[in-house]
Amino acid sequence: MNKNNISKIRIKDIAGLAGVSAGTVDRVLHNRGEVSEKTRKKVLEIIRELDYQPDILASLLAAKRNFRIAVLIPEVNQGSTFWRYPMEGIEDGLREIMHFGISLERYFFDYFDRKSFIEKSAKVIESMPQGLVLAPVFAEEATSLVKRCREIKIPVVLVNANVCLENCIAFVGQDSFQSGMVAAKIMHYGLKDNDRILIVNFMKKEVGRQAHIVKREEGFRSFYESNLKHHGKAFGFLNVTDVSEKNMEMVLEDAISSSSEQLKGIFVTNSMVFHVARFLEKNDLNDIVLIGYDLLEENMTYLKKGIIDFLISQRPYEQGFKSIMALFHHLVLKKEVDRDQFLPIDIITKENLGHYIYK
Amino acid sequence: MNKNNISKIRIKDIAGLAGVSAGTVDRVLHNRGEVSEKTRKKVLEIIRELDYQPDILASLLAAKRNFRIAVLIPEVNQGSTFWRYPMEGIEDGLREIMHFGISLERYFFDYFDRKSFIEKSAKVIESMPQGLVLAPVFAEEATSLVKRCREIKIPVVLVNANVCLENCIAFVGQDSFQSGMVAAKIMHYGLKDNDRILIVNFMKKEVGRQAHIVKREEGFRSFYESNLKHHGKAFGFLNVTDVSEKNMEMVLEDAISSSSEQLKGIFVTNSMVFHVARFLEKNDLNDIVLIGYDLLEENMTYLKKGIIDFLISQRPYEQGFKSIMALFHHLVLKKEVDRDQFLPIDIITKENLGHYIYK
DNA sequence: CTGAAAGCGCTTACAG
DNA sequence: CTGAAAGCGCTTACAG
Repeated sequence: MNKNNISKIRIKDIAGLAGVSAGTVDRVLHNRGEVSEKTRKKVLEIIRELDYQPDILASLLAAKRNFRIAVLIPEVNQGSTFWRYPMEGIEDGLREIMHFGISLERYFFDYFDRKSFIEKSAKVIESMPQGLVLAPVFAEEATSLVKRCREIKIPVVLVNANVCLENCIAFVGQDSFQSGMVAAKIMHYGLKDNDRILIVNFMKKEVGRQAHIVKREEGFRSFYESNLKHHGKAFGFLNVTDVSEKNMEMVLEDAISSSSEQLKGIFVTNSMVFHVARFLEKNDLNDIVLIGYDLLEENMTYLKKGIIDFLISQRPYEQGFKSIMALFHHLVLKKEVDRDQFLPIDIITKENLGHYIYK
Repeated sequence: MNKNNISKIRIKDIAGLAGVSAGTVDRVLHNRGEVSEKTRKKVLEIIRELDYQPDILASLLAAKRNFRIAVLIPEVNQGSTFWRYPMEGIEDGLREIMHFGISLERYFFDYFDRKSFIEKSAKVIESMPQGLVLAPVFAEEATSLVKRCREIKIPVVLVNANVCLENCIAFVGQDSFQSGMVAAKIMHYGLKDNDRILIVNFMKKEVGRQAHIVKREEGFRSFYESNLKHHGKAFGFLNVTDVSEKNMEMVLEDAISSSSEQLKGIFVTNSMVFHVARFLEKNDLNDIVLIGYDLLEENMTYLKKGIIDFLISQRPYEQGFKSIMALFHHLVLKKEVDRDQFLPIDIITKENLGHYIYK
C-alpha cells in the first residue's frame, strides 16, 4: 500500500467508475466494436484520466496468444560464416522474450543461391508467421517478398541490408557510406599524403553488385573528395571474382606493380579481406596497411598477426538482437519502433579485438 | 494443438502424474518444505522427465511480487556529465522489464564528495531494495557498502569500476588496461617511431587516484614495452589537479617546451581531454595527435573540429542497460549471470561519431 | 504433511 | 450493445 500503489489501476476499477462491466472496458481497449459510442467515450475518458496501463502479463496469460516469428537469413557454411553472429543475437533475444509466448521459426538460404532464397521465401509465406526478420541479400526477390508480406500483414524487419524499407517496420544495420569514410579516415591517418592506395572489391557473379558494397566504396572515396588537399586523388582499383589463390596472386601482383610508386594501403570493401592478407603474408609485404570488414575467423587471425591492420565491424550480434526485439516491441508491446536503427561503426585492432568477440 | 504444444506442461499436469495437488508441486518447486521426502522425490522426478518450465508470467501475476531495484551512481552536473548515459541505459532497461513488476529507486551522489556517497549509501540500505546497481567511485566506502549488502542479502552489480567483485554478482564496464593499449596502438600507428609523446593525468584531490585511470596509463605504456623496438621509450608525463585555463596554459606550455624535440602526441587518461584540446586550439597546435576518453559534449565538439583525433568510449549507455539486466536475470529469471561483463573498447573518430551518439 | 479454494488482472465465449 | 462466468497457470492462505 505504501510503496507499490503506483499505477495499479485495474480494468475492474475502470469498469466500476464507468458503471459498466470489465468485458465492455476490454472491448473499448481493443477496439473490437459492439460498444455504444456513448459508453466508449466515457470509458476512454476514464482511461485517459487515470493513465491506465494494462498489465501485459495478465493480458498475455489470459489471451493464450502465441507469436510465431520467422527469420530468413543466410545459412552458415564455410563460404559464409558471418551470419553466425546475427543468429546468435536473435537466439539470445528470443531467450529474453520467450516468456511472452514467442516462438521462432528458422529459415536459412544459401548466400550464393538465388533459387534457395526464393524457395525459402515461399516456405515462410506458407507458414504465415506473425512477423519476419529478413536479410534481403537478393534485392529483387527480397523486395517482392516484402511486398507480399505487406499484403498479408506480416510486419518485416530488415537486417544488415536495406531494401524496400517503406514496406517494412524497421531496418537494423550499418550506415555503409559512413563506414567507408571511417575506413578512409583510418587509412589516411596512418599514411602520408601522396601514398598510393588500392581499393579491392570482391564480387561473386551469383550474387551481383550489392548496394552496401558500392556505398562503402563511395564513402571511402568521399573522405578524400571532401578533403581539399586530396580532391581528385586517384586510387588503384581491383574487382575480384575468382578468389582462388592462383588468381589472387596474379591480380594482386599486377595491381601492386602497375605503378612505379610503392603501394602503401589496401582497402577491401567486404569481409573477403583475408584473401588479400594471405597474399601479403606470403610475399612479405608487411608495410602495406590493410583494412577490411568483419570479424570472421580468418580475418581475426590475420588481425592478430598484424597483417590486417584494422577491421570495420558492423556489430552482427547486435543486429540480430535488435531485429527480433524490434519485432517484439511492435507485435507484443505495441510500441513504436525506430525505422532506421544504425549500429555504430566499430574500428577493430589487434588490441581491442578481445572484447568484441562473442562467446 | 499442432504447432504450439511445445513445452506446455502445467503444474496441474505434474500434480496429476504424481498423484498430488498443485499446491504440493508448488511447495517442491520453491523448496518451501512441508513436503515428505517421498513425494518430493517423485515430483522432482516427473519435473525432470518432462523438462517442466514454469510459466513465469503466471507465476509473477499470481505472486503479486514486486522487485525494487536501487541504483546508486553519480549525479549529472556540469562537472560530471558522463553518468547521464549509463542512467539512460538503466531507464531503457527498466522499460523493458517493468512489466515484470520491477520498480527503480534512484540515488545520486556528488562525484567529488565522499560524504555524499556515504549518506546516499545509508539511504539505500535503509530502503532495503531487492537489488543494487552501484558505481563504486570511492573504493573504500563502496567496499564496505558492498559488504553490508552481502550481509543483508542484497545482490549488487558494479558498474563502470570494479571493486570488491567477490561480493557482487557482476561487474559491467571496460577493461581499462586494454583500453590504454588501444589508445597507444592508435597513437603509434599515426606517429613516427621516435616522436615525443606526453601522457596527461587529471586527478582531483577530492577523489584521489582511481584504479582505472592508473590501469589505462599502464596499458598505454605496456603497448610500447611489448614492442621491442620501443622498449624503454620515455614519455613526458603530467599530473593536473587544477583545470583552470590559466593553470592548464602554464603546465602544458611547460611540458611542450621542455624538450628540444617536437611533441607529436598527447594521451589523456580520462574524459578531461577537452581541457587539453582547448589549449591546443588556442595555440594553433594542429599537428599534435590528441587522444582521450568518453563522448562528453565538450569532447565531441573538439573531435568534430579535428582538435581531438580519437576518443576511446566505454559504451556508457550499454553499461547501464546491462547492469539492470544482470540484476533482472538474477532476481526474476533466476539465471546465472556473467561475472565479468567487459564492454568493447570503441575507437571514435569524427567520421564514426554520429552512430555512437545516444538519442 | 496435504488438498481445496480463492485470487492475480485480463480475455473469451455465451446468453440476453 | 452489455454483463456474468469461466479460465489462463501459478501462488497463497486456510483447514485439516
